Amino acid sequence: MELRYRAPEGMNDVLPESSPLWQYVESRWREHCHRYGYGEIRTPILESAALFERSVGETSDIVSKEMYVLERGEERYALKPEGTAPVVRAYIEHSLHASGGAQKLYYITPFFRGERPQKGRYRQAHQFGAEIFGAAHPLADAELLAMVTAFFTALGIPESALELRLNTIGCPECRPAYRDAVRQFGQANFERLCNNCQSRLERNPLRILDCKECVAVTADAPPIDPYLCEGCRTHFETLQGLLKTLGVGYVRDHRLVRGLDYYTRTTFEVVAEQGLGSQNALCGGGRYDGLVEALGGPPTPALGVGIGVERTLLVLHALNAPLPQPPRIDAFVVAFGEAARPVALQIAQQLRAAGVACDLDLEGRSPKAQMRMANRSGARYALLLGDSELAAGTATVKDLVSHEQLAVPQTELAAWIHAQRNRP
RNA sequence: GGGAUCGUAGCUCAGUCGGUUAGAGCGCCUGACUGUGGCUCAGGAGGUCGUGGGUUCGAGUCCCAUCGGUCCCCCCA
Repeated sequence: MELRYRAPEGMNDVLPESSPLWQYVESRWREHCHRYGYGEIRTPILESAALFERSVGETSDIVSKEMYVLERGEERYALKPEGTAPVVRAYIEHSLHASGGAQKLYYITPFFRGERPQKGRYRQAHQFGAEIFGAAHPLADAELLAMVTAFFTALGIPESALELRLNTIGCPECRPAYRDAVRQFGQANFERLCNNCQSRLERNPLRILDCKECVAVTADAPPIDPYLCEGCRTHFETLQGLLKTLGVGYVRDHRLVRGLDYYTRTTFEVVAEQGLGSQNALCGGGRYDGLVEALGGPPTPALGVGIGVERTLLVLHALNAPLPQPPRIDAFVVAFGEAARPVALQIAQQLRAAGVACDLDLEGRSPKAQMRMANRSGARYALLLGDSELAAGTATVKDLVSHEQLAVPQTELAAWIHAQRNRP
C-alpha cells in the first residue's frame, strides 16, 4: 500500500504493544534515580543552537553535521542532540548551585541527530540521563558507575553480558602534554593512519585512539598515565579503589576518549556483548569539570551519564531478559440486546470510578462478537447483561477461565471483583 | 555523506523459463449456536505486486530511475 504520510526517516512510533516495555524500563530508571537521591529535571526539547555549539564542540560531528536546526526570526534553535548541555544550562539559569551541596539531576529525554539510521541508531532516540553537579571527589564517579551497573542488573542483564570500560583523559592542565605526545606519535606513523585520522591529527589528535581502522597502528601509542598531573592521577586511582570496594567490575580502556569536547578526567562506557550489532555502546559518560563555567556558571565540577533507551531494549530482547506482562483489564461488560447497552455503559463507568479496569463494545456488535472481544481483552470476567439481569438488577459474572457463572447485584460488582483480586 | 541488500494482503511469506482471473498460513469479519468466548467446521472481506518509466504480443517476474525499510562505514546513545 502506498502511504501518503509516514514517520520521518529514523524516527519510530511506539505502539501499545511495546509501550509497556518502555514504561517498565522507565520506571526502573526512575526507581533507581530516586534511590540514589536524584531529582527529575525536564528541559525543553529545543535549545539555542549556540548552547550545543559551545558545549558539544563546533568541530564535533554532532554539531557540524547532525543537528536539526530551526530558525524563527533572529533565533536559531536546535532540537537537543544530547542531554547534558540543556541540564547544565538549566542548572546555571536557576542558580541550583545556591541550594547548597551537590545537585543530582536525572531525566528521560528524546534527542535528535540527523544520521543515517541503523541497528541501535535512530534520528530520534531516547536517553536516560543522570548528572551530578558540585562533587569533585571520586566518590561521585564511583557512585554514578555503581548506579548504572545496578540499573542494568535490575533489568535482568547479567554482568557477563556487559563490559564497563573506564579511562581518564586528564584535565586542561595535563592533557595538552599528552595530546602533544599522541600527535607526535601520529606524525611518526602518519603514512599508516587512515585519511580521516591524518586530518584530525591537527585538530583533535586524541580521536585517533578510538578509530577502529587504525587500531593496529595506535596499539603502540603512549598511554596517558605518565602524563597525568597529581590531581588527575590521584582522582583516577581513588576511583579505581572505590570501584573495587563496591565490587563494580571494569576494564581499563586506554582508547576511550570521547567525542564530545567537554569531558575531563573520567570517561566510561558500557558495551554489550550481543544484541546491538556494531553500535554496541549501551551508555556513555564521564566527568566535565569545566563545562558549567564555560557556559557562564560558577566553576563547578560535574559528571554524568547517558543511557540509550532503544539500545537497552534491544539488549533485553537479545538476552531474553524477563519482561513485564502487558496490563490486562479486569472485566469486560457484555450487553445482550439493545436495552442493555446503556446499562452496560453505566456499569462500566461505575466500575471504573471504583478502580476496576474494564471495557465494553462501542460498536453495537452482536453478543457473540462481544464475547470474542471479552476473550481477547484478557479480562478474567465477562459481565453479562440481558433482559433477565436488567429485571433482577444483577449481572451474570462469567469467569472466562473456569467458565463458572453466577449472579451478582449490579451495585456490588466492583466490590466483588476487588474481593476476587485479593484472593490467591 | 558513502556502501550493501530487500520492497507481493494487517503480519510472515510462496509465486517455476516472462504467459489465463496473483496464492498460502496467521490475523480480521460472518455463520453453524433467536442471550455466551477459546476448539472445530463453513463462508467472506482485504492487493493498481513501493512508485514512475522502458523492453515485449504479454511484466509481480527483465532494464532504468525514484521513494522507503533493514544493515554496514563514519560517528555515537
